[in-house]
Amino acid sequence: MASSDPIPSRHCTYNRKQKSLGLLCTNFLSLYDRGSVHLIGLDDAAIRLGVERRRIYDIVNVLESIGLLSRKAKNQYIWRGFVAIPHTLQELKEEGLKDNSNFLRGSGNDNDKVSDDEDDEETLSNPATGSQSDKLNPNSSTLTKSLKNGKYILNKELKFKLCLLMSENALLVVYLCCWQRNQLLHFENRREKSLALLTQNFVKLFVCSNVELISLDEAAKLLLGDAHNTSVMRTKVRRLYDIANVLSSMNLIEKTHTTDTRKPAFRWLGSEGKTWNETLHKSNLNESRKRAFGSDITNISFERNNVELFTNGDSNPNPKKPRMEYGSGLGQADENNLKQGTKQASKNYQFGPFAPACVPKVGASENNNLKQVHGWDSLATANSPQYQNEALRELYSHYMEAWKSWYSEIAGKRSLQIL
DNA sequence: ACATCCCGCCAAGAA
DNA sequence: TTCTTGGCGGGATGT
Repeated sequence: MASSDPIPSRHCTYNRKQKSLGLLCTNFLSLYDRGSVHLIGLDDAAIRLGVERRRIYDIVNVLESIGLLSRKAKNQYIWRGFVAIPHTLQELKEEGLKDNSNFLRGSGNDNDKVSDDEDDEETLSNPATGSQSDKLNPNSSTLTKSLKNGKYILNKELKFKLCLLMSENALLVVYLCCWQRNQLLHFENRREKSLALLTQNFVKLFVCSNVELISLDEAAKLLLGDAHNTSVMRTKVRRLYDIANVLSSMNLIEKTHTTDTRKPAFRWLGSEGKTWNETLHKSNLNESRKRAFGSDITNISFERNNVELFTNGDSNPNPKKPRMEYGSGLGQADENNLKQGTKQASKNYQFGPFAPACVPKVGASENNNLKQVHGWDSLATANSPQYQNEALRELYSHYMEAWKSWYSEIAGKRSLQIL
């Protein structure tokens, strides 16, 4: 409620749903999903949809990352259409599985090189846990230093990052994160944090496993692996919402809740082998019919702070009309219909993480520095996270196996000091 | 009070 | 340098 708002809202109150990214995306799709459209100008889209260009970027980035669009030139995109999506999903799946397989095998490409020290420095210096973690775990730098000797891993194209965190029950939580080398090289790159990449990683969570339902929490942890840095997490979760809104407007996912805890969750609807694209196509058409279809598709009605009617543009009058209700009538998906064949777990550069293994508090163990693999093993087993989702449990165990084998090799070759 | 996510600032990158 | 792109997070709105 902007009390200083000079223009009273009157009956035309600001409605957030009318401005949502999901609705905007729906409108965008309706506008361009016609046989005749192949080239999309961002300015044109912004004008026709009645939004600022910044919002178009959000949508276009997500749509491009799943293959619906491809960038042609500055300001121009090519409409690939829904038919292109299955192909992209397949590619993402293969990519994800390949990465995962590399990770589990610990083998990289032949052209691997030892990464340069500078890169190592950057990669390993900050466990991305922030000062809070450092405070909680003053010994984290010890481990970081030890890992700096990890050429063994770097030779194999994979890098690992260990983040030591303290969990609320005073157990030491070890997050093992891995990234693909190429991604690590651009760790600070913008692309690394892009909405597009996050989208692809999010999609990979589903297509590379048989996960059908994943909670927002779980997705955030898997994709961002930084649950203890609330500030970073908050920002990233915002992005997850952005992505989810776009994907759900395409019926690729559905926003729902976990059955038991009622936590917000996403259900994957884009099952391969299903004619989801046709369904979605149909659904889009229906949606489109519900509202005025055509050039008056826009979701600008009222400003958020300055509530005012969007009267008309320069040469493109867009009289506002009441919009369809957003997000209404989400159907209940039949979970049984959504089964992916593979059991492979997903792994990717950006989300490295895996579920935490827990270790007893080290407060009193000043001299008890060398841990044995079996110790970690049993502790990890004893403290493994309680995922509701079977697929996630499976994914977790995959990574734990990889972690254990990696650790045992490392520990065998040199005495890796952990705390 | 917490969840959701719009909005626009402003920095990075491209032309 | 100007323009395009898009990361980011404040804070408004929804539940």
